[in-house]
Amino acid sequence: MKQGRSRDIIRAGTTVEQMVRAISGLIVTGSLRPGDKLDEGSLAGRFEVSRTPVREALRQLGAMGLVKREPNRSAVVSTVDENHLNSMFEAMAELEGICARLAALRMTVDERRSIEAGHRASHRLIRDGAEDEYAAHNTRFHTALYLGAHNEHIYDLVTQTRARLAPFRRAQFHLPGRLVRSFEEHEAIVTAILRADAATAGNAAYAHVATVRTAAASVVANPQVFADL
Amino acid sequence: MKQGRSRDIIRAGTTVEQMVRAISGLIVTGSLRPGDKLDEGSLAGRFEVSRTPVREALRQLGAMGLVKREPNRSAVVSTVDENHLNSMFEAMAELEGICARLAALRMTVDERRSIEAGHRASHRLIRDGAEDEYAAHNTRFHTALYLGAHNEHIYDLVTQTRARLAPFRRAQFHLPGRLVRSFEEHEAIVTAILRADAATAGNAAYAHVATVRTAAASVVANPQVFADL
DNA sequence: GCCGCAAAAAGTGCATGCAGTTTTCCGTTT
DNA sequence: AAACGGAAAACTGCATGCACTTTTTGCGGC
Repeated sequence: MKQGRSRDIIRAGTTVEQMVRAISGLIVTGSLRPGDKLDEGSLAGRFEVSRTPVREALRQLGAMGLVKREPNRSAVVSTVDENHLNSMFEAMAELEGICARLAALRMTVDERRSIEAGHRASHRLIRDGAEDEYAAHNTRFHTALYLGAHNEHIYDLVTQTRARLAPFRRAQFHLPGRLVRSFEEHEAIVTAILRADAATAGNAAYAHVATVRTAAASVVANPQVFADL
Repeated sequence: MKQGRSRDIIRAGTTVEQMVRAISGLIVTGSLRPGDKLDEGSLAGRFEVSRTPVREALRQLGAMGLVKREPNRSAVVSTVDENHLNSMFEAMAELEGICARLAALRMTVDERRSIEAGHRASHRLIRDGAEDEYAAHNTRFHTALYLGAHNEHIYDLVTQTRARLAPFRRAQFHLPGRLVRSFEEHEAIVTAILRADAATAGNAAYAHVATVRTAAASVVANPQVFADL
């Protein structure tokens, strides 16, 4: 394989996989913004591969919903209108609620210990106002929640939804009071889970997303609000 | 486009789209069964196209979860172990519950009228024991439910889940009493929706899937039980 | 007979080329 | 100056070819 020179960076898997990672990386980090055109030739040149793996990557990203493809025209980073954005938030809230509910019932002792420890540790980040670190913690927290539901398929669905919201949730936590609020909401979820109180955990998680969603609604035009998923 | 001869059948869209439809058709209808290898060359020959569009189609089907791909080896129709199957059923139940709940709140007058009319009409199919026709009705019924939730993203998720279950729900409704049971459960859902009773509708839809799931559990080894989704 | 193992066969991964389509650019007309 | 039209440029869609990997095959050793 790899006839010409190789762009070893990100070394792992096939060229197509690298392209999928690379391109979705550009999208998720915001280097490419919704609506931007994805020209196969340019991408191929940029990563020093032929158009073939780029095409396959775009096809896959299309199936995942990150980009939109139409016959004979360039792929485009998916845009979402307000309606669709709302529908994704609503779906996210439902899914998070389900995960929290199931997690409250199914998490192992280790998992409970782990999510609690992580949550406690994040308190320090709040006080220090370490936004970036808190964002990283936040990602881990929610991932733990999704895994805690012990349902492979739901994990896939929620992860996928999360990925599609990713382009829209850059640069947050900068809103005043956001961190503290987030921590408190996490607290409610964790407490309920530790108590194995499924209903409360589910409602708290639903409300957690709903909070963000409400905030988002007030910033409709410039949808850059929601990191806290 | 299309340099050589053309396989016009299914005429529509690009060659890749045709391949996606064709291959997923083979999977959903059972011509290809879970675990079967999908050889690019053979498929290309069979449909008289080059390997390129076949590869892209397989890539897309992989992203959709219908087939599994690993580097340097043939794509394979996705198998699901018992765990994963259960997780998909559980997810389906949750999603159907959500859809029914939202549909009870959001369906337009026309939508309510339409789903009720369809349901009423299906009564005749029960009496006649028209299994195939009832299966078709059943698909429409559930689709109407999903659309009635008026949430684009949830529609995507549930449709996708449904597609992944498709290979496993061939040839059902043949179980004795299945049709009647299904009809009764639909009835409960419809009634609640017409009353705009969200909680009841949600529970009924959840239970509807749970019923099928239970039936499935008793047939673990040969997972050919669940048409009623 | 069966295990190992090397060579052949089959199959995937990617690059390249060309046909067809869309987009861009520019001169012409109104 | 804006609107139109058409040719050139840019780009997508697919076929084909070759390198590399996996699978199969066939044969000698045990």
